[in-house]
Amino acid sequence: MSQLLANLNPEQTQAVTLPPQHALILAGAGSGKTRVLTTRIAWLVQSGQVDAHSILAVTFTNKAAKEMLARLGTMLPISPRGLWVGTFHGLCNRLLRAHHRDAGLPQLFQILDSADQLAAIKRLLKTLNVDDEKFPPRELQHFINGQKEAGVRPHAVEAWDDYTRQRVQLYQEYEAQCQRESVVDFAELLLRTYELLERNEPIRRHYQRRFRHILVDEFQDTNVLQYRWLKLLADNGKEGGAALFCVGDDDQSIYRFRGAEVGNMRDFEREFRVQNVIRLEQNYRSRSNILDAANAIIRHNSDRLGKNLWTDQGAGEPIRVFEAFSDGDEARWIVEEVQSLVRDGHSRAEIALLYRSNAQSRVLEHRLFTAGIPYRVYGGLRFFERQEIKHALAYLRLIANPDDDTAFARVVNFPTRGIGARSIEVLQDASRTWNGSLYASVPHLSGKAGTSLGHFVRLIEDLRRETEPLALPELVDHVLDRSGLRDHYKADKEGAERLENLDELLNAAANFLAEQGSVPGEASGQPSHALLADFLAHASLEAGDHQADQGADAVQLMTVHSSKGLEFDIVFLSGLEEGLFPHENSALERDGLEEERRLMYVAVTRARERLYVSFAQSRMLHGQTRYNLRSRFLEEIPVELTKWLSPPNQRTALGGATGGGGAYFTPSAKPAASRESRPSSSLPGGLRIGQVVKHAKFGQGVIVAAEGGGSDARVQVNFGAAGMKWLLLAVAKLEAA
DNA sequence: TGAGAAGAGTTTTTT
DNA sequence: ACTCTTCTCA
Repeated sequence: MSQLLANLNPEQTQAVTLPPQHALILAGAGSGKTRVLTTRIAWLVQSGQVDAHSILAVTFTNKAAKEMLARLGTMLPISPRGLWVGTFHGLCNRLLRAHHRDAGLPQLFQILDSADQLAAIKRLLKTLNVDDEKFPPRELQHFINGQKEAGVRPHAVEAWDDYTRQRVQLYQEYEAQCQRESVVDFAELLLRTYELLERNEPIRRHYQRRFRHILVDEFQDTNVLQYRWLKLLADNGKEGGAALFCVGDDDQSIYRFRGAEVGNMRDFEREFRVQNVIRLEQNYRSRSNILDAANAIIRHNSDRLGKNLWTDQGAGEPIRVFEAFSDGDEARWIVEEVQSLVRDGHSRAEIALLYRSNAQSRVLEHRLFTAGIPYRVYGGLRFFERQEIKHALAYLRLIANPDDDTAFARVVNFPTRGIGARSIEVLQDASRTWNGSLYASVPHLSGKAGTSLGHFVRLIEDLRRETEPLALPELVDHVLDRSGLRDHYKADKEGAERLENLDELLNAAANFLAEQGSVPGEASGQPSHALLADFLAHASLEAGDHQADQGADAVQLMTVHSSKGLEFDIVFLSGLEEGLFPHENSALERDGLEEERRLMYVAVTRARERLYVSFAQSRMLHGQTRYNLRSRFLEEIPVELTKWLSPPNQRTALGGATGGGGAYFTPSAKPAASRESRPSSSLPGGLRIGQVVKHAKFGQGVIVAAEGGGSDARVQVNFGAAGMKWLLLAVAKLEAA
């Protein structure tokens, strides 16, 4: 017991040992949040207060759930297997499988990932003959998910205009299609579970009594429905309900665009009359120069719950600032710096290159590649999202559930077996007429389409029969052969990597079997097709790692968003420019700038020892050279914490969008790197593209483009926060700044 | 059926 | 500029 609490600071200890009451832990970056969460669980169990099975711990990502289980494994004498630790979606999946009948689902329901969902929506629009120009599938997907995440079913949507009414109609049709096909999307997992608990009193009471403690990680990222879900399980905070222990950081709330509702923190505090609000402000990660910069930046936000990070580990090095001529120039400098760091003995894996948007990785990758430096880019396709894996999974899904039309449509003609678009249309008509799935409608067809489709149905039936006695990995192996997928990729001269991935799928199946098999009483002895359904759910819920070779010592490249939760000795933060970071689109959103600033806060607090920030005077974006002002966030870092690395003659005198910013040098030499892209002839008044100018009303800006001549001469100026403007030179009074 | 043209979209992302 | 999707035609 005392061992558990050793090395915790007073606030951490207080949080871990709170009585069974609701609590809100405001855990700053690097303050030991995961440690507090896991130690709290271990302490509750070890002090004999509750049974391990009475604890529910919820995370957002599988990674976080796994990490928590792993840590608990080392802290508790019991196996953490039986604990209810998982993601919102994983736990909902578990509940829905257990109570599938009460939830109105078949036991072997399938889970649609986002791509599957989009395909299902496209198919729906086609079936209903809806113009997908008027109802773009992506937009409709967003609408449907938005409603579900707010807990709103079609009948409850408030639709005041025709367009919305039509979308609601499609939402309803989509639900019907999912139900017909026995598939459930991500948002549905949560909503269906919520409704199950809400409507079924015995089940609700059962879980309300069972869970005495509910712990939530990254609480600032919960959406409306997830909070309602928690409230329901905790019996709305009533006497006798579970104690809700929520850990989060409002300053690191960066997912509003996908529905996260940081207001849940305030609501929780109010609605549950939370008496225990504990701030974890001591940071164990970064030097104080870095923390001071982060604190200074985030102070510009209003509406915070309030926190100030500190450390006793010393000031460390200044924050290094570099101004480049162009994006290419910036990348070249970063790579040179990385090379010299590696020469000095720093490990590449401890160096991270962060950027606001994925498009920025290109230049960096190019330079790294040329320099022969190993690197790893986060993001992009994950294992279970790859084309060949999706194809294989579609066959498996048809075995588990032939009514899965999404899977059917995906592989009915892959590998090609002479089933063209015409046959599919005929089949879709039949499925409407007979009100059945595509698979079930095949016997109603005659003629050529009926013959070829009949062959396909027979293939699936054969597969189901042949795989019945097989163990999971052998089952997958058999399907890969019999479906023709293996042969197809063998014949493809670029299919070698895809073949490897298919083999990797076999490994995944074997691993899954091994893991499930070791849980006593759960999967062992299950018929192979039931285990197959579990494996498919696993594939949807946990799409796998983004990239392999994690062991390699490689420089880490990722967006600021994906860097959340990670830390590195050395961090390069590039592209600190108005329009890029903060992103221009954020100006259109309510409180968009504050979210961008939180993103900046997340970026800065990733660094342990050294932080580099850089920006470029010009940057290639969407095929055009843009001239950006440097980011206001740079201005928000106190100058005394910084050290400028670019030579004075390379710098512009911009005061950023917010003006101010003192000790900078005047511009002189014009950038060499971006010279090609600008016209050599100068504009009237000695102005040039890329020139910094001042306007009486809009303030400082950069000339981005020019048009016309003489009295018609116009220039486009990027004023940063004030926007992009076309100005007639004869009218606007522009001064060189 | 597959290759090549044409067109659209291009902030951030987990489940 | 580049990528991904859809269309068109042999």
